[in-house]
Amino acid sequence: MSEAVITRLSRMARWEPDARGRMTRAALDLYAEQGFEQTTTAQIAERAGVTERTYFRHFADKREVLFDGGHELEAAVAATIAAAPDATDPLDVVGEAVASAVAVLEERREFAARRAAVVAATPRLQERELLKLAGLRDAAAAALRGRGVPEPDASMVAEAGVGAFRVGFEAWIASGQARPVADEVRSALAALRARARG
Amino acid sequence: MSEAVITRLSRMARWEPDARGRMTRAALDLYAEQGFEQTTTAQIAERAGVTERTYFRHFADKREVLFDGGHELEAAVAATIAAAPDATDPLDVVGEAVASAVAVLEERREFAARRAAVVAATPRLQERELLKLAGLRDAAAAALRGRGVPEPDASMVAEAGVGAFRVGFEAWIASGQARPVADEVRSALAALRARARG
DNA sequence: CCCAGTGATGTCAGTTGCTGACATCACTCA
DNA sequence: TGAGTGATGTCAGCAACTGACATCACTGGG
Repeated sequence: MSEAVITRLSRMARWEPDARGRMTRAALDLYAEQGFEQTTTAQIAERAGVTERTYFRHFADKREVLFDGGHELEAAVAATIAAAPDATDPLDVVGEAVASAVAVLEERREFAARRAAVVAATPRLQERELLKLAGLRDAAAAALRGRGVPEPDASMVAEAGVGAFRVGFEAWIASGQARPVADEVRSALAALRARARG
Repeated sequence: MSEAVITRLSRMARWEPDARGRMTRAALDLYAEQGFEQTTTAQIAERAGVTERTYFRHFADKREVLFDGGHELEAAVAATIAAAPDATDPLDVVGEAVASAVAVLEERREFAARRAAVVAATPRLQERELLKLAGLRDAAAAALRGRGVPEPDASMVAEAGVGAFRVGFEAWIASGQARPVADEVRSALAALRARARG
């Protein structure tokens, strides 16, 4: 290979736009094709046209590439909870905040479904997902306390809300996205309400 | 060092009883002393008087050493749920199963508290703990379905029960183990019940 | 009493995830 | 046009794991 070609290729690779997006797509594709454990970060970097070092500058570890933007979700839910009218039932506040947040996944149906399949097949990715959900749960609980809900009520209502998020999302995926996600979430929470009346 | 001494030492190290227990104590001590990330598996093995390879024969990874016996807990909860009298309220079934399971921690108060502190300070250990709780949740949901509870009710009731487990345990630790853990768990679940009545 | 079998351990080499230090490149703006 | 800035590349190195093979302690039958 001539030096000119090498120079040209390296220039393209260096500043091609959307390196993050390329890495995310490369990772999801590779994880789906050959499994998470069988994929190396070097492979992801190569397919995205960057070096391994660049990958680790964008993402903390091999898993984090599938969990970008989790912080925005958390902030959105907390803000929605905080902005709800006073005297609204806390369980409804959390339920609606979660339902509206999960609805944004509807715009990326295909991506969300592929990602969910990979996560479901990989314990180490489930761990990370659970940690993100725990962050969401803590943010929700803090927002509820900010509304005057005491403990342990705030924590338990937050647990229920995030639980509905998870159960509703899984039902949405399992059903081939038949009903809107938000409805699945509301159904899950309604079921708990009914059971809690015992 | 003479060859005789080497032989004697290696004999002691090789078959000294309770290698697992020694490794667990060594790991918890080191994690508490200098932090999880600053501790190497080689240090744990050395303090326990074994090689690193032996450590990895007993525990799948650096974290698993603090999560031994999680499977027994899971099985106990599932069995208790399955054995509950028919027609008992599902939320009560899960709540009591979890309350009785968590009570065994009372026998190891000190260990439980030290372990909880280390986990609370280490995101990577929290991930593993959340994965174990997810396993408990799934086992509880499956046991409920075995009792005829349909979805999404079974999953949501299981979420609530495991949520009460977590919230109750945290309250128990935070309060310096003032009240029995089981009572903390029951209080958490009662709070959710009250809030669900809206 | 000995010896083959079994299971736990030790040794060693190798891969992969991840990090720090430093150089290089494309683009910006004075 | 040249210094500054931010993203990238290069390289060396540590720590978490894993597979293959040797070795040791204990067991049971002969």
